[in-house]
Amino acid sequence: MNAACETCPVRDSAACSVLTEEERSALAAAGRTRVLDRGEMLFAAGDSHAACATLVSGALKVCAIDRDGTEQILALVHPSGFIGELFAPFAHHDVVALTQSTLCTFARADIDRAIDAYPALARALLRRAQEDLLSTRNMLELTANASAETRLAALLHDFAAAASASSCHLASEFELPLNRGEIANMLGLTIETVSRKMGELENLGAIARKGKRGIELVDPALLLTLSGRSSV
Amino acid sequence: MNAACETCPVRDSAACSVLTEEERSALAAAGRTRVLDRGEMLFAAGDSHAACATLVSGALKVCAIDRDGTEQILALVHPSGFIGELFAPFAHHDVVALTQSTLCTFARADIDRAIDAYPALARALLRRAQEDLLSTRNMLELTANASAETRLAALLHDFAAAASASSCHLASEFELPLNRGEIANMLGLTIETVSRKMGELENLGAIARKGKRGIELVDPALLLTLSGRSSV
DNA sequence: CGCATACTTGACGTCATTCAAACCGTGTGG
DNA sequence: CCACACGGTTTGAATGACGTCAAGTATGCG
Repeated sequence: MNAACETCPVRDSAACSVLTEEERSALAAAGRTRVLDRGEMLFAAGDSHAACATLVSGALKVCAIDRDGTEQILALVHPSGFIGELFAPFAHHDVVALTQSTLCTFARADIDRAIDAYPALARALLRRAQEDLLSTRNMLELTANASAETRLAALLHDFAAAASASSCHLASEFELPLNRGEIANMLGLTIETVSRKMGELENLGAIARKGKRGIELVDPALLLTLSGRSSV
Repeated sequence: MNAACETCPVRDSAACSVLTEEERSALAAAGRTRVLDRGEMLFAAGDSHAACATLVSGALKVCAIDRDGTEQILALVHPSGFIGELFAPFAHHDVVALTQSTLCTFARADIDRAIDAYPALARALLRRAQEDLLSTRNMLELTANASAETRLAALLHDFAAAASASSCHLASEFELPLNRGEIANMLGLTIETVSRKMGELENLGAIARKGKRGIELVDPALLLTLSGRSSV
């Protein structure tokens, strides 16, 4: 079914890129392509038949809903990212599309079989899981101590890095994948505070706002300083 | 060398428990037992030859040091937990013993080989990585929005769960594995705030303090309510 | 044009931090 | 045996950062 593999934009970077051509075809036969519009849900917390998926294009958010009904964004998923809890009996979090997204989805049983059949896949997924763990810990480090300004600077810095093709350089201009409410939500702040701090970062000369979503990096070094991170 | 496997307290719960007897022996031959005293470091952020390890007894903390020299605890490791970044060129965080701890350590190259040789091990490590990811996300959810009281209640609740043998029940009395400074550090609070909220939780009748480190759960249901979590 | 949605800006209140001092258990030396 | 110092902890008062509430400004869509 997925002759799509041949033209897949993430065929060289997704987890399945470690497979041989035949292995990949076999796996592709079990998967199916799915398109989600902004706001559509891949699966919800509590789903027991939650699928697994590789994100081909677009962006997803992973979020928790606490008792009082407020949502908390825990992570973003970018193209070539893998999503899915392989061992939990049910999903712990919601996964929702931030923009129109295309995914390559698999039933969990199929991924399970593939892990056993292709050791390289298990290794690739392990690597991804450890990278996810690392980025979640970075977020944790940020939200635990840092001021609102530092958190926002770090997030903008990350977005600039994600928006750039090369991993070692920042995009000098990019569109925010999130609206103010979602940014606030990710950083554990309020919309108003994000708005104010955005203004302050602009006054400091670190960034310039281009419309509602556009950001230009005026002084990347200053932004890095404000973000409280020493390295890239 | 590790005839110790036979009497290992975590032989049925650690990652290596999925191996056959022969496989386990082969792996054990590559590992060595190590004992750390409180405060001793397994490896530091930046180490390129960082070992991997299964924690046999005791407790570890994973922490980041930000530019201004303050430490931030990102995770705790309990017995049977696995520690080590298999794919990063160098360690991103410090790993330090909280109490005297015994570990079963391996050179990364050996674990690497074992992953390829024993698919079941790769699967077990993947499972652990996903569980670690989940617990880190829970911490993230907590520190992003919750009040000081909620954070502390949740942490105490987690400790009560960890201190109990059965996973579905809470220990009614336990010793905190951390001092006030470390608790504050984990929760992104100050020592003083932790101390105050600890007093308030006692006044509310949720807990009773037994000396500096001892905690008795007077009203577990109340503690759960205060922790803002609906389920276990 | 009118309404809806997203964002910005201001005034005020609250909660955690900061700074400071007291407290307590433990070990050490006179 | 007591005095003392020291680390960990508790408590108090004042400051400040972020949240809340409320109004005002775009931008887009029917």
